[in-house]
Amino acid sequence: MNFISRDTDYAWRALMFMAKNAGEGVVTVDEIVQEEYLPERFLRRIVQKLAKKGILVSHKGKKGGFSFAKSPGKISLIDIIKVFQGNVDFTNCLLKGKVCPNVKKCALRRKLQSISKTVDKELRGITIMSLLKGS
Amino acid sequence: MNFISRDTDYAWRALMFMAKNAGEGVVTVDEIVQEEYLPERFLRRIVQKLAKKGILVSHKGKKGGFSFAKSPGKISLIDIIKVFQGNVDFTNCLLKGKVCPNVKKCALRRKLQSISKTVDKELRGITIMSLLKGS
DNA sequence: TATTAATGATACTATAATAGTATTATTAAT
DNA sequence: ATTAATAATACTATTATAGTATCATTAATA
Repeated sequence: MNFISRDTDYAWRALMFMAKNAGEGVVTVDEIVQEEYLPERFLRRIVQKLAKKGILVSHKGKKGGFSFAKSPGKISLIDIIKVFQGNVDFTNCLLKGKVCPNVKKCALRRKLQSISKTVDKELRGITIMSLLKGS
Repeated sequence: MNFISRDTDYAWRALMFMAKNAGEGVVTVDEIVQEEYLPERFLRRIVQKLAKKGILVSHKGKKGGFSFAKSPGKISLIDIIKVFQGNVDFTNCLLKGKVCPNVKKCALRRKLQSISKTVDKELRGITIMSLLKGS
């Protein structure tokens, strides 16, 4: 079972590349693609989504590209996971897509809830900046 | 994003039902279906898999059904997740299905590895028995 | 102002995973 | 022999994932 999806993975690689190579400057998708061996059209859509979600800023036209909308120290893995995979919530009740009559007192749910909180906290602590320094 | 899949969820409900209502005895799929509102054919396949993996024992023929292969105190959520979703490993490298050249020194990987260990440990502690008592 | 080098938007396709159904065979108690 | 259970296998429908293709828009600059 995977935890982070391919989209999240690709996005993270792109962000790490940007932080490492351009800092506050503008980077084109082609530059990322060349270094990171990611599929161009696909990565394009990914960074577009990051821009829409306020993590990157897009600059159209010649000399355009993408730059950070907020500092790499403030972008954590949880932000990226939220963009591509939704909330980290391990407690979804899966009974035929409906909520089971037992939700309120479901012991499993409570356990999973506590685990998701722990994971959430851990993910929050992983920022682009911290990984850049730590590697 | 979900963490446990529908299969795992259904399996867990079935096991809880069995522990609650039959203990060491034999339970038929129909009995579980009636109480838990799960799709019959589907649940059938699920408990069959549990039997193959050594969590339940199947008894064919009249008066047949399924019983526990090991005590409900020794069946933990991690066992069931492993049956239906594979290992809890948050560290899969997703670069085009290949391993990226950076695996060894990948800082993200190390972080995710530590998170999976934590989760793994938590899941190990959740047993059928403990939830039965705790609810 | 025409050219060029970038992103933006949208629609499409292929593959795999998930969820569920249907059918027929086998087994063991009575 | 009958009956009430599981076993095995194959099928289908839906959704998610992964990736591709095309054309529009924008802004620098020669």
